[in-house]
Amino acid sequence: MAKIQTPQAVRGTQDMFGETEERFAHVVATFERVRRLYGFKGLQLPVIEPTAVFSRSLGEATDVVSKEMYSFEDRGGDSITLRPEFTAGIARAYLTNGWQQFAPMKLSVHGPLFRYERPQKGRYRQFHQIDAEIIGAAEPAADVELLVMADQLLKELGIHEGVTLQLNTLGDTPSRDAWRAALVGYFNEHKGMLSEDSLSRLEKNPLRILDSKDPKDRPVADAAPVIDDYLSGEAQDFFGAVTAGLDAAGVAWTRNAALVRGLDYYRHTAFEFVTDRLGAQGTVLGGGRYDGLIENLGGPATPAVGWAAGIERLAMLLDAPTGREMTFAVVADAPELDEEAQRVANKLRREGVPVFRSFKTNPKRQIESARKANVDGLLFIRPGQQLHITHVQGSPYALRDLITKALAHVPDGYQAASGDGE
RNA sequence: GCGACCGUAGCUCAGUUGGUUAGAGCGCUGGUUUGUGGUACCAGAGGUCGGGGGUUCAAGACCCCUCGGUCGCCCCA
Repeated sequence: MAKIQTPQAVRGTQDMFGETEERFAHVVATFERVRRLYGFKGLQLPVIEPTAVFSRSLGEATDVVSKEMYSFEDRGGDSITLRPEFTAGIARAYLTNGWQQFAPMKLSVHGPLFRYERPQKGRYRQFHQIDAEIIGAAEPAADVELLVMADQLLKELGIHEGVTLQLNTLGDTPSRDAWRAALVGYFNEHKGMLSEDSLSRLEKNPLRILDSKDPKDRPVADAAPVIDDYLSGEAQDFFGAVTAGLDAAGVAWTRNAALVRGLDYYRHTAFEFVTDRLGAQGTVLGGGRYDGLIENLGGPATPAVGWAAGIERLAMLLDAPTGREMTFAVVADAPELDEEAQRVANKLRREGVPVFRSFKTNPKRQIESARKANVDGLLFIRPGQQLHITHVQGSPYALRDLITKALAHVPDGYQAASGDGE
């Protein structure tokens, strides 16, 4: 018989367990709590969408669409894509379900996204995001609310230290187009001073040259035309209202005139919460206004704003591993007491008390596995319906509370013997 | 798509300038021992050294390819 080759996990995917999983779950739980505080409704969406959902909204020329999507033909011959981001799918759902009737709508989602990229720190092929969107609100107050919520989320996660909000405006469509034309003209005049990467960006996404990391590009990029000179009156007013709202809410921000977003659909507000603690991945949460997107999907002109944050990135920034629930094990002090111990354990669990039980029958082995399971205390079942409590680790005070609560639920007839372990 | 470093038992790693039957700790299994209980000790299982090809009398160690991992570029959350 040939040896069976164990299949490997797909590149760029993760099997999360232990502390990694706890951190991940903590981020999601915190997001779920905070988004409710702001009245954002939950949403569950398909992981697969027609390819057109993304190619039309993100822009054919973007890296995401042109070379990073997991697209395939299904058995019926339709082109299907594993979602590389949330916004486009949300916009599609908004249109196909006729949610215009609920506008303005505040929505939140979280789940896996897929992008075929080279894995590295904070970047995976299957990664996860939390996402919040407001669809159908053209007012700057919507942008402000999203940013205030993001700010509170980061604070509640305890990672706002060292994370700064960078803010910019891309202007309305006429402003953006005029600025873009000026940039292209300017960069073409200085082609000779640009890096190779930036020359190709000039063709595909000239705005990107502005935040190039290549030192060669910096002098040219730093002297490039600035959006402020091309902003219409309305665009200026809009941006002013957003910054005023943030100031009123006490959210710290800094202007970064070179901040542009990677996807084509953004207008007006663009923002990123950035950190230097994630290696090459500086952005922890990013988003902006995308008033043109829904039209690109064949819908009516609909204003919208939103942001997304990488759960893995947030999880890596959490400092202390999240606390765990205190627990103890019920141990049979002799093999023949095992059934008795099981009865007590089951009673406690039905009353909502978390209890560890070993699968072994040997008392010594039971203690060993209980310690391995990281319990805080041991509750021994002894002949004559006697109970004995031993403290293993953690706060003895908290353990006493836990045991007291547990004893209130123990089957009738049991007596606790004195003894506090060590 | 490009670049750098890395890939030895379940885990963390040793393995001298290529040379006899590939090692340790932890973990796992079994046993002995132990103060009402995180002990110590003994034994055992477990590796075709990521995979394939090549150089050599001889390769885990050298070369090539390939697959993974890590980090960076690009891009992005």
